[in-house]
Amino acid sequence: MTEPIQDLNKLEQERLRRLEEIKALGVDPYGSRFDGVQPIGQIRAGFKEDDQSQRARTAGRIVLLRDMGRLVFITLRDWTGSIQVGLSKGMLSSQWGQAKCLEIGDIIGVEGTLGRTKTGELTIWVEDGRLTFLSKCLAVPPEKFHGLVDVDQRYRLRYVDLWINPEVMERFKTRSRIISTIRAQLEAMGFLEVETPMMQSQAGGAAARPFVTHHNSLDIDLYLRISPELYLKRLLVGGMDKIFEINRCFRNEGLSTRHNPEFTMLELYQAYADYRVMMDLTEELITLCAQRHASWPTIRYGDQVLDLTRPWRRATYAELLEQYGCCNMFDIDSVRARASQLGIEHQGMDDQVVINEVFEATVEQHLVNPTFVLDYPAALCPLTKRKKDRPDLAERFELYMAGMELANAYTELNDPAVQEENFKIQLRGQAETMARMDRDFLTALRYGMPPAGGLGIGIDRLIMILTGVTSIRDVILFPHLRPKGQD
RNA sequence: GGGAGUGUAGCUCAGCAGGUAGAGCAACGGACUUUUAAUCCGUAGGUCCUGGGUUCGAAUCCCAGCACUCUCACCA
Repeated sequence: MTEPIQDLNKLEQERLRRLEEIKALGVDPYGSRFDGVQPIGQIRAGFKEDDQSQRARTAGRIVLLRDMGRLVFITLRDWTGSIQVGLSKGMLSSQWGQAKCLEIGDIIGVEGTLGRTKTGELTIWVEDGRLTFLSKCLAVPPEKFHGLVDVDQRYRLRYVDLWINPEVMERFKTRSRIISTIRAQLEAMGFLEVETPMMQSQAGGAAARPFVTHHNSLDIDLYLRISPELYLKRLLVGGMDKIFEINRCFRNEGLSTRHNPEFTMLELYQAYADYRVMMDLTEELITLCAQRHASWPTIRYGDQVLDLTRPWRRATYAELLEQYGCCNMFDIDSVRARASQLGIEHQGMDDQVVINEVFEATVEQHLVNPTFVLDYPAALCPLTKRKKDRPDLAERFELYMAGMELANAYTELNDPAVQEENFKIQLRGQAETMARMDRDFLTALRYGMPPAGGLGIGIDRLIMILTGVTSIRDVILFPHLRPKGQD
């Protein structure tokens, strides 16, 4: 939606007037190819104090401008840093008119000698003919000191947020680097990256409401995936022994500082492994990311301090329920009594669901330092292999950090008969179930799936912790927002 | 969906025992060749979120709505 021209306020009209001035000087305000751009961070790093002959050529956005009559100082910023640019009437004789047209927000290219001013500021002194307009900024930029503060505006105008607030740029660069590290590490370990369907005829592998879409020529509804799990397991059947996928999942649930309707998930599967192998792998992978891209071994997170020193705590579901929930998972009366105390409405709710309600209400918040919670009540885990000696427990762990669920892993269930039975069990008291009958998946299992360990890591949440932000919207470039200004 | 809070100039915010709006930055005009949130002098800029109500009079009080933030619930 383009802004109607008559709605332009005075400030925008001033900028439009400036655009005309630039054009009147015979200069294209929107520039063209500009070769030989040196990243500003690189210019700063490469500067030698005793060498007077250094030059620099770069491009970026004007974020500050100090006009002193016949001398103009500009702070130019690109995605690697900021540098001062000096424009003097004496040096820029033929381009001085252009120099006086510059405004905060404009994108320019400059070239000239590199030196320090008497106050010690590294400065590119632009030479005549070396000032290039690359793009005029017509919209009015935010205030230079406080910047863009309004949270809603920051998300809606993320492109402004990125250049106004350098820490935002830095955070998203860190996000990409963390994902690169994970990818490189998994590949070094022999994993192969694959892509499985985002549109599925059945949404399985997790317990969540899906988004529905429609395929016109087939005239069928399709679901945006809530998890890639059941397809990745089909690949295990096909003989792809170590695979991973880093991509989007979609869940049609409420929004919060920890939930975005589309989020990025790492899922990986390793044939012939189990959940203990996954536990070691998780600890190694996250430790590596923290060492390379965050402060390690301690991370400040909100008002908490997380200690990532290895080995991480490993405790069973039952132990934790006893320690923090003060009830015995194997004595359902004690659990229900606790549920009543906590004000949980548990009549007509299956035992396992009540246990989980109490767990979530009492245990999760205490799991600040990384903690592996293992051996879940089997009925809560229809896709997981049972413990050999304890069929009521499933070989599953979840990793918690900062009271937040970060990873989930199983020894994968590969017995088609048990899987079929599990798909039929519907627990009372659950809004959504993980157990949706999937005939096609059962067929795959009947061909034989190797025993395997499987792991899912919520990438957005991992990045929240590693970059120390408490809202998932701060690690997603364009978080979900209510559409605005549409008629 | 429940609770709490916020909505005033382009941006960041004041103003609220009811008397029809203020600062800083940005903008415009002027001065200034070493500033760096440049400085100095001057000018202009508002549907006080929207709609009702109370009142002689509402940015301010009341009601409803909209948007956003936090929080609880949902997301086992």
